[in-house]
Amino acid sequence: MPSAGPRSVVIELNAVLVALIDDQPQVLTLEDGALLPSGPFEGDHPTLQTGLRAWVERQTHHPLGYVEQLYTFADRYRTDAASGRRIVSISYLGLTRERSMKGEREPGWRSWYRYFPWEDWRDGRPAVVAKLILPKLGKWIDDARDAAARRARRQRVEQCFEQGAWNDELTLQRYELLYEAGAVPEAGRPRRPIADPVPGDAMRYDHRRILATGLARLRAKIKYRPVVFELMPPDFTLGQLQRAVEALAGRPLHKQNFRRLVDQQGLVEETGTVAAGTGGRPGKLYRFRREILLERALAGTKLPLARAE
Amino acid sequence: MPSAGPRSVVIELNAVLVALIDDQPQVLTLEDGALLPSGPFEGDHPTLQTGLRAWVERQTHHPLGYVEQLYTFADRYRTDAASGRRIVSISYLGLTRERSMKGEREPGWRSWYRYFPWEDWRDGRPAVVAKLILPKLGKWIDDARDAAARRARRQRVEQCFEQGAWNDELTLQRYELLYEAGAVPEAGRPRRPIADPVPGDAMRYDHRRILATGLARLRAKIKYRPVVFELMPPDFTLGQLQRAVEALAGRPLHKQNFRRLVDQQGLVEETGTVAAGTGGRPGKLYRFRREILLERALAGTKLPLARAE
DNA sequence: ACCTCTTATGCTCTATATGAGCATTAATGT
DNA sequence: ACATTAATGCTCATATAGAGCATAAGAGGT
Repeated sequence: MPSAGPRSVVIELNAVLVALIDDQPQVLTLEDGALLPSGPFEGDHPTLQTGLRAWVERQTHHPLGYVEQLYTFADRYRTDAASGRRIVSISYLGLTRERSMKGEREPGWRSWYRYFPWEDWRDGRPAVVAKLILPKLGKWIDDARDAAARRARRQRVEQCFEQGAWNDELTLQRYELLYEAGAVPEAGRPRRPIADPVPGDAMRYDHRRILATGLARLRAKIKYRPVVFELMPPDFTLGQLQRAVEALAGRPLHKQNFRRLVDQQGLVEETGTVAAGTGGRPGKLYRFRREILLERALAGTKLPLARAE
Repeated sequence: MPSAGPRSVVIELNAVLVALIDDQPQVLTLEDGALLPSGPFEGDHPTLQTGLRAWVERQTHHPLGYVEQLYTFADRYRTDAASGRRIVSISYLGLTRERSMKGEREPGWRSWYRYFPWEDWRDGRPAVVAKLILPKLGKWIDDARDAAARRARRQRVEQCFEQGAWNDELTLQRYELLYEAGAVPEAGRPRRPIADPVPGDAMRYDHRRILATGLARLRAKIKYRPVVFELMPPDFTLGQLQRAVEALAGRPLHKQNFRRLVDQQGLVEETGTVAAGTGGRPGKLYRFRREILLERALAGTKLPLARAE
């Protein structure tokens, strides 16, 4: 296909490992939060998935509930500093059950909202949006070269951040928008340094972008596949479950409707016991009905189908 | 992350290029249909996408409307015959506009239903399902080692092929099921040869699997993003559009509802002219409203949201 | 000119899903 | 007991999806 001869390339793996700890979506990091766990491609496993799974379980001593390939990044600016060889990075999303040793924080786990403060709308629109992000993007809009570009930029900003129709799945688009507007730094990319970045922790290389990819993927996924349960303890109340979904989606849900949904889908079954005192009426405990993973395949359709004959 | 040292790896690119020709979804192949277009990783383009795009446009002399990364395959059995080096293959899905030089068939374009005859339900359930596939899978179910395994297999077969609830997006799952059941051959994988495979052309290496991945992705995609238009000529009738979607989804659609959907979404606008005589009342011509690509971002949500405040 | 065929279009109806809100009930812990 | 905090049970309005009936408008043959 392309004509150039093969050239030396380094393959690395990156993992976005997610767990829920105290109603916060946490992601495993290294180097004081600056890196995602990553390492060279391992040739000894039959598949990348099993290699990744083995590695993670060795590190965290917890089984990986769910693994999914995210994306393969191979842009030119991704080159190894030492050898100058191009880096191709294959990234994965992994879900693991929380452990919550109550206080004994696992080192390395960070709330992903530290990296993306503007993504947490659980208590309404975060202040940072109106106070810092929108002004900055407003300026970026004005800086467009002509009226048409200005219009396009405005439309993009509105889509990404508008109050009325906040779309939680646009995490990556928002990050990319902020990046283009020069509002977040990203090492290793051909950009001048940023004077006053929008709040939120940065990461080295493009790891923050990979994280945004994982976040977006997970937010989309929970809406049509029961993956939340991979993050839950075996038994849980519907309240806990709701808070888990809210933590991931970054927005509040309607309690009654949430229950109705879970119920109708037959996702859970009662264990027969109730939760310990969490202050208030204790909820019934439920467990995930693993059978439904078999029963119902993927969902899906938005097409006006004709009769099945 | 993994411990083994870096090892020599070959990276290759694979492309699933789709076009619609005469109401058939066609895919570009090489070697008499046995291979997907592929080649070594090219280091000279800033991103993989641009590299791929340039290559395709050079080959087909047609612009690539839409490109999306599919998946990165890196299983152990994928090794280069000559060097023994492991092959990592990054695959892409690309959509290009049909050209339909009326008769002068472009070489290399094949209907994807040649590879997956059981996926075309436009005229009801294909005979091959009841006649060959289900019996074969029935035998596979019976061959399970114990009752539990038998039950699991049965459930899987039902999900994949059941008449009532045919899910067109499960293309890849179906292919994998047939593969596991020993009903389709796949070179390069650790499997004994198949005696009497189910009808459908095979491909070399795992290219047929990559194709199935592309098909599944595209079928899922058309339901929430207006990508069909990348396959259509500039002007088209709603009838043509419907046939295009049907070709991709592999199932018949309800005509009136299809129109209602297209209309409500504001996807198209009339050109003011009508189609030439195709036998029957000529339909109005429409064109895709490119603006909506900007207007509406991705769709999406299945969560019981609380008020937006 | 007339008749038959093939599409294109307009509308209606029903079941279900989704977003919201009101009203109760049941433990906790002080 | 009583205020508090959750958990539950229901009802309503609107939007959407799956189906089907009826009509309109050219094409093509007789």
